[in-house]
This record gives sequence, C-alpha cells and structure tokens, in this order.
Amino acid sequence: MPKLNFSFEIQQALGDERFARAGVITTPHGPIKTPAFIPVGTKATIKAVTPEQLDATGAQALLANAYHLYLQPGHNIVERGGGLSKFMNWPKPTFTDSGGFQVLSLGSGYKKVLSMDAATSMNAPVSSRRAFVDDNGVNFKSHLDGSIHRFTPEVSMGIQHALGADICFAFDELTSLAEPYDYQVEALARTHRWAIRSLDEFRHLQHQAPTKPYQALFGVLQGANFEDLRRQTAQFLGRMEFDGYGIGGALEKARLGEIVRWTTEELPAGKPKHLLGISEPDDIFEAVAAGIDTFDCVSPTRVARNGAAYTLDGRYNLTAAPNRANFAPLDPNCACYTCTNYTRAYLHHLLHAKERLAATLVSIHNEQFIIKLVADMRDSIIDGSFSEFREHWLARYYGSRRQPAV
RNA sequence: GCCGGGUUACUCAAGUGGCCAACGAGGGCUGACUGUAAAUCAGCUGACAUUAGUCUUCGGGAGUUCAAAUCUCUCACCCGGCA
Repeated sequence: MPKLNFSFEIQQALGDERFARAGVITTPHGPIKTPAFIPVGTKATIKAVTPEQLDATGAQALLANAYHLYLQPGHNIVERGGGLSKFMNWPKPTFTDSGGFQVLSLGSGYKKVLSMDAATSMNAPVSSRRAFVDDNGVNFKSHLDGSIHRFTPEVSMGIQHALGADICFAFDELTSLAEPYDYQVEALARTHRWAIRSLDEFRHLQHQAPTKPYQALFGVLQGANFEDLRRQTAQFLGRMEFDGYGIGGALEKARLGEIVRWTTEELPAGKPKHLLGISEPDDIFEAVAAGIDTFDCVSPTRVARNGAAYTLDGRYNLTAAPNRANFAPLDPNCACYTCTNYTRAYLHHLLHAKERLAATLVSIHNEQFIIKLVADMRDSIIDGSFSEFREHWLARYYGSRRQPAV
C-alpha cells in the first residue's frame, strides 16, 4: 500500500536527530509542523470550542477517541458522515486513540496516571470496575448505560478505520504504575501481541478499501517505569512497520525525560514519536528534549472548564478573589482571542455565574498557550536556542511556585 | 382585639433540655486537575488559638435547670384564621 500522503521529515535537530528535532508530518489532511501540541476532542469536539475557534489558536490537528465515538454516536455514523474530519467540520489532520487508555481509566479506576505513586494509589473496588482484560481483548462496561462491549485489536482497528483519522494508534493495555513488575511484563507481552494484530488488521482493512486516504498507524509503547521493559518494547515495536510511535502514559513525572529517552534511543530516528496525554510545560520541555514530536492532552480544556488558566507566570485559578476587579487581560503577553478582547474580571464573573462562555474563552486561551509554547520550542530548535529558551521559560513559569521536576 | 403558626450563622434550612459552635444545600474562600465516566473533585467557611483549648452565638429581655437554640414569662416583628 503506497503511503500516498503520509510522511515525516526531520528538518533540524539540535544534535543527534533522535532527540530535540523539528520536523513536518504530512497527512492527507495537511501538514503538522513538529514539535506540536495536539488538542484532545474525545467525542469529536474540543469541549466548548468551535473548530473555527480552535483553528484560530494555531492548532494543527486534534485527537479523538475510538472508544467514545464507538459508543456514541457509533463509528458507522461518523463514517457515513464522511469520516471524523468532515463529520465534525475540522478540515485539518486528526488522530484517534485506540481505546487503550480506557483499559486503565475504566478498569483499575486509578484517578492519577502520571504522578501517582504506589503508596497513595488505591485499587478501586472490583464492583466499580468497568473494564476487564484478557489475553484476547478487553470487556468494557459502557459508562453511558452499563452495557457490555468487547474491544480487541481487530475491533479497535475496525473502528478507527471507519472513523478515518489520519493517524491511528494500535490497541494497547495501559497499566497502572501500582502494578508489580511481573504484571508489567505480562501486560507488555500482551500489548506486543496486540500490536502485531493491530498492524495486520489495519493493513488488511486498507487493502479492502483502497480508495480511502492512507491512514497512518502508530504503535504504542508501554513498560511503566522499567528501563528494561521500555527498551525492549522500543526494540520490538521499532522493528515493525508502524508509521510512528506513541509513548504510553504511565510515567513517573520526575523521571519522564529519562523514561522517554530509553524509548527514543531505541526507536527508528526517522519516525514520528507521540507522547500520549502530556501537556504540563515542564513535561513537554523534557519530552521534546528527549525526542518527542507530538503531544496530546485534555488538560488545557479541562483545566479551563474548571476555572484555571496558564500564563507565563504559572497556572492559577481564575476563580480566585483577586481577579474579581482585575481589568487586565488574562495574560498580557498572549495574542489569543480571549486575551485580546476580555478581562480577568469578566472571566472571573463568567466562572462565578456558571456561564458556559467561560469554558469557551478560557479553553481558547489555554489551548493557544500550550500550542504556542510548543511552537516556540520548535523555533528554538531551528535557531539552536532551545536550551536557553527552556531555562528562561521555566524559570519564569515556576519562579515563585514549585520547582519543575528535573 | 382574640386564636394559631413563625423569627437559627451571608442566604435557604435542620435541630424541640446535655452527644450543638449547631445537619444539609447554596454562596464565599483556597487548592487540585496530564491518551476526558471530569462545566469535576477536595478542604475551609462565628472569633482567637489552630496540637490542646478558650471565648461569644440560635429576634430582644427576664426566668426555670447542674445544663437551654430547645421549657416558662414578656416585648418586638412576620404569616394565617376569626372579629
């Protein structure tokens, strides 16, 4: 199958081109200049933000979720609507996640994935679990109506093929950091078998539908915080004909850069690497330095809906009283629609009045803030100033607050 | 004028002798949020101290009692019904 409209080109790297590089991913729906932040629109919408508004933030692509769209409205509806991009009126590139994240989020019930540690995490009661893993796939209990559904690699590929995103992810098992090493080994072996099946099924589906635009498939790396597992899975999946790779999200924050680097050292340099579910500035700097090209995360919109905003001086809650009569923009340095037209006092008012426009305006700002941050990292890689940019940026952002993880 | 009901912290609203500084909700304050079961969640919300504790509160005043938001008397105001 010719990869008609999919390619990845590294334009500039700081040094070793496995790490800190600027490039371009080309997809049937257009290019993505990397490093890039990819906003998440789980259910084929960036919550509270129209595609036009999202476009104005500089977003180059978005990521939706196979699990959610399968349940509602059904991937067949999206397909009949012309595919994800047309269905939701977003003409630019799209990604879909495989549903692998739900193995953890609906299964073990862990609230925290990234920063969790074994001492503070608790197993959810078995009765509340909604996902159950076996070697062949996962049974999900729908969070909408409790009905039982089964995902296998083949099912996930079928859904993602129907959704028609430009970049899809292999079906994986995201494990909790609280699981012991033995379980991580077992789950990783399962993820490997699922990776083979995902790739086989995806290529099979593409041969069956030769007129469909080429869809890229990224393999997903797990392995928790274990160097041997991370390197092993990078070597294993790196030998396969995936178009790119996703680094799975169960990472200890303090060691994020180190863990990512284990994988990027082993993976083929010339393929794009996506870090799943990460968007805190310090984490993004770490990951870009370690060779990550794209990121997705719900944080900018979720945090916005809950009343917090990113600024160059740190993230803070807009609902806080000092904003009540502050008629300055949210971030005077920001060129987004919200910051050029609205004051903190107005946003504070909307949030306290529980007006939905608050979610829209703050989401627009937060998305643009993170998108621009990553775009600026790209520029700094190209002109060679990445390290200085990183140091100065983080010093200001975390200046009077907590120190970023090293 | 008579009879009945009512007056609790910013608001609504539980509580009818001790377990009440007083349930709950809202509001307020603060924080969290990383492949979205999230327009969600957590803590605080009389004062001072904040480990312990001390002090002042349940329309006003006066009583009964070891002990009152809770019982009695009285005053004020509100809502019904009858004149």
